[in-house]
Amino acid sequence: MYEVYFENFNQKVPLTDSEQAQIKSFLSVKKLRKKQYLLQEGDVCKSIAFVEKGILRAYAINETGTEHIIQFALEGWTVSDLYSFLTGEQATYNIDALENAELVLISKTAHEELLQQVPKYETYIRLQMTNAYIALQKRLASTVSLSLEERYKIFTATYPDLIQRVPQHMIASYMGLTPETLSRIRRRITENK
Amino acid sequence: MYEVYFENFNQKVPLTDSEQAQIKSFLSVKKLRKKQYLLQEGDVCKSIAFVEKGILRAYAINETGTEHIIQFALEGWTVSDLYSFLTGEQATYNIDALENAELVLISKTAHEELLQQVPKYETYIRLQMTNAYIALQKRLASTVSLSLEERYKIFTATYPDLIQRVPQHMIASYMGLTPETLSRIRRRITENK
DNA sequence: AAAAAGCGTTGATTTAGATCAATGCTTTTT
DNA sequence: AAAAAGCATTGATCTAAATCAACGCTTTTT
Repeated sequence: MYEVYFENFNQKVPLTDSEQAQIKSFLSVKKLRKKQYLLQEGDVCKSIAFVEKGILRAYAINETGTEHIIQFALEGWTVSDLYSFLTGEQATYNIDALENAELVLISKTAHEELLQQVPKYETYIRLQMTNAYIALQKRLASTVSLSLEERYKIFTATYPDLIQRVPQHMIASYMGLTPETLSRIRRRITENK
Repeated sequence: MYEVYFENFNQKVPLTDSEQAQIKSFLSVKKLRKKQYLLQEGDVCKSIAFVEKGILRAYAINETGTEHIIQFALEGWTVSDLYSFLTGEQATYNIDALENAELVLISKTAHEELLQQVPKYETYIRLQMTNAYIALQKRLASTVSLSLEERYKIFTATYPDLIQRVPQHMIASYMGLTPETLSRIRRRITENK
């Protein structure tokens, strides 16, 4: 149940068996069926979810009722409304499952206890946050300075799994485009080569 | 010279005098004149800069030669090409001073030593990365789901200092707009109230 | 097994923002 | 003190992407 989580953890910060057992005692697991919510806008985000299996997505809904996908999370990734999790404010987005999923959950109290008690947990979180920040920064930089063709090419190269497993109109939403526009971009790409 | 840095640090993680002295021994200061570079595309980013005074900006230049501002950093903020800093790869953007600036620099070795030797430094970095990630996520969410009017209003409310101290066409660049468009948005806002 | 919903594509039209161009004003350079 | 560069604004035009609409195809629901 915790295989992917600890594989990921050990890769970033190697753990002894006893440390691993200690950390495990703070975690719980959850299964989510396709289309089920992990979090709904307005709720307080009670835990960070690590994806063992499946795909989740975080999305916001604007005034006009349009969904905008903020983030995908597949195996080995983490998802939450971090701001809500840390502050206790209401979440501003929704998180649900695009495939049946298995999650490792870290509750707020577990997170805080682990930070206190297990120095390597803090290191793990630091590295995770750093990577997440860098990834987001790259995404932002590509949004602002590349053509749509380029952005889509980079996206497919970076996340080939998502292209396989997520419907195209959700990729469009993630990129801030309409499905029609993405369809046309794909055509332009295939035609020019 | 280190007042703002330690004020910021203590606010996140309170330090004893001796811890503070220990940390200080790893830091250095640097003054930068307006328009001087801290980092140029292609260089390796050798240090993280904490802004004591002044404003810096990070920006990328695309194929067609257009500048795109990725980030501003004013007093209390930190700036670097983090990816380059951590991996030793060439930087993909430029950082320069918009006003004469005073910086606290943390070199790569200093950073690594501090992470090893001073647990509170790791906590500080963890919190800093977390905040940076959340801020970036909010920025991205607002890009994707709000109107330009809304985004500009939020920007002015969030960073009133920047509006005062940074030319408008740079704000436009940061928002991914042309100066003309931002000018028209501002007019629309003032007319409708 | 039939009906409904979801998905990707294509075409026609509209529109928001970019681009091109010019002007007045302020700041910097010489 | 004069010249040049930088800046914000406005107007006219162009264009890339959104919107509106329709169609076949597949998957899900009933």
